[in-house]
Amino acid sequence: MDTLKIHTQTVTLVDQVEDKFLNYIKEKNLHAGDSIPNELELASALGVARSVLREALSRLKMMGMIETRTRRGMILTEPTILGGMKRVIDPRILSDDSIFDILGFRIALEIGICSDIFRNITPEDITELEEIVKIGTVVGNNEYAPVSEYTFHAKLYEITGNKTISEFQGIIHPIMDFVKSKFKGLLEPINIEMKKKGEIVTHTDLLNLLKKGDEAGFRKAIEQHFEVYRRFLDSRK
Amino acid sequence: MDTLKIHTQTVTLVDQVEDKFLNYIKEKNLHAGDSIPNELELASALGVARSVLREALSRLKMMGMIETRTRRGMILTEPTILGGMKRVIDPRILSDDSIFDILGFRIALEIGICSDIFRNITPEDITELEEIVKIGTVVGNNEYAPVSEYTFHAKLYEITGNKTISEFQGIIHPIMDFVKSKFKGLLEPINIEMKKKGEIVTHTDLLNLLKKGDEAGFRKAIEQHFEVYRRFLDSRK
DNA sequence: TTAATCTTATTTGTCAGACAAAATAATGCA
DNA sequence: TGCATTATTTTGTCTGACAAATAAGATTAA
Repeated sequence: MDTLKIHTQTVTLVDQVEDKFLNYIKEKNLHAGDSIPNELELASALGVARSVLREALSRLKMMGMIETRTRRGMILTEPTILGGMKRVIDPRILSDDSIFDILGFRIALEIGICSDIFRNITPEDITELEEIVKIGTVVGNNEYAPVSEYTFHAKLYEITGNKTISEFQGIIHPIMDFVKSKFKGLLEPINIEMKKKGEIVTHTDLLNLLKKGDEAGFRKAIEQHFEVYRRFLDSRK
Repeated sequence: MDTLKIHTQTVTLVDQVEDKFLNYIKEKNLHAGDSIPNELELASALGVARSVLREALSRLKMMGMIETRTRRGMILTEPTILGGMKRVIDPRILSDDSIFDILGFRIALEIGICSDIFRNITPEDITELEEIVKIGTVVGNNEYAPVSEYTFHAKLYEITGNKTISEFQGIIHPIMDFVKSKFKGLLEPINIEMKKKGEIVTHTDLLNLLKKGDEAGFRKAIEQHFEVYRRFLDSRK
């Protein structure tokens, strides 16, 4: 009956040390800026070799939780929540399913920030968006020049004032480009179809709604702006 | 003039190896399931000691990108996009600012998934939600018993059919609990005030709107459901 | 011939020790 | 006291070793 273990989850010493260390700082109530014992002390306190400890610490360094300087020892730093994500968010690494999930995630988030945008937007933001739209040339069916496409949406995220949301958009962006180019053949017919029916929502349309202060209209427009991806995602199920 | 470097961004060998390895699998177009050379080969190919290579690989193992079994070598696995996040999402590790960002992130996302919910919801989902609401006892001002609170919202995320979104909610949840308990003194007055004015939206209210198929009403209600946190976040700026 | 068992070889996981480089602390000198 | 030099500490990197697990091959039994 002990053949139930599915994944032979061999918990290595490194895994345990990583866990123990995280518990250690939680229990000791240590925060960013606090210094922690040097490697030799930590290793002997945990009863492991320095190499094992270093493998565990290496993980936390990747997450931006630890900063080291020679001789000055190690100090805790505020981890970047999305730091790990940055490494693996790459179309060449992820499966299509994951990519579609991320696409859906991003669309939902951008719809969800509408009320934040209207709560925080300033006249300066509007003029900045006007500049961005002015520069942005439409290069195809519902397709903007890449730079403008990115800056327009990045600006929307920025208006929320939420750094994590902004960072998320930055990390996710390559995925959007990838989907656009890889599935161009599938997206274009949808765009053309929508254009024929006059269903396309441009950045200019969005900006006008922002200027008018029409939150409900803006939200509907944003949803419509992503409608091509919605239909694409639905077609992939 | 070369004192401009702010962060003494000492790029260690481990950092470089991590980068090189990621580029390696991208260029070779390797995917989950593919096997990769053993440690000795990789180390010598990269011109570094095994310990350095292992520190880099350890990071990728944490992200779920690599799985190892003795003698069978290493194989690539589909990374869990949020795997790294899981480690650091802890109120005892993050600063208040980060926590508030995450709170805002979560609220935006839940508002954003409204259309996904209405697109995918089934009668079975409705009955399941009814069960959850039935079990959930209101324990205070706009406060549900923790289990019901969690399962109700988790179910909403699940309905989207987007695994990444669901996983995100699971990871974020401890933050919600933390905010509720740590800032109880600030949240309760807002809740009482809202209750007095009849502005509270309960899970039952949300469920009824779902049953009616009233998407616009549901979205408004969800926003209202989170209004207490909105006001709280605004008060912290 | 086939099945079960034993042996071998390979690969990861862990340990120990060493040295270089960098940066701080301590010391000596003007 | 202020500056230059030296010593010391700590991380970063390398080398080499062995244990444990297990796949593959060899051997034996039915």
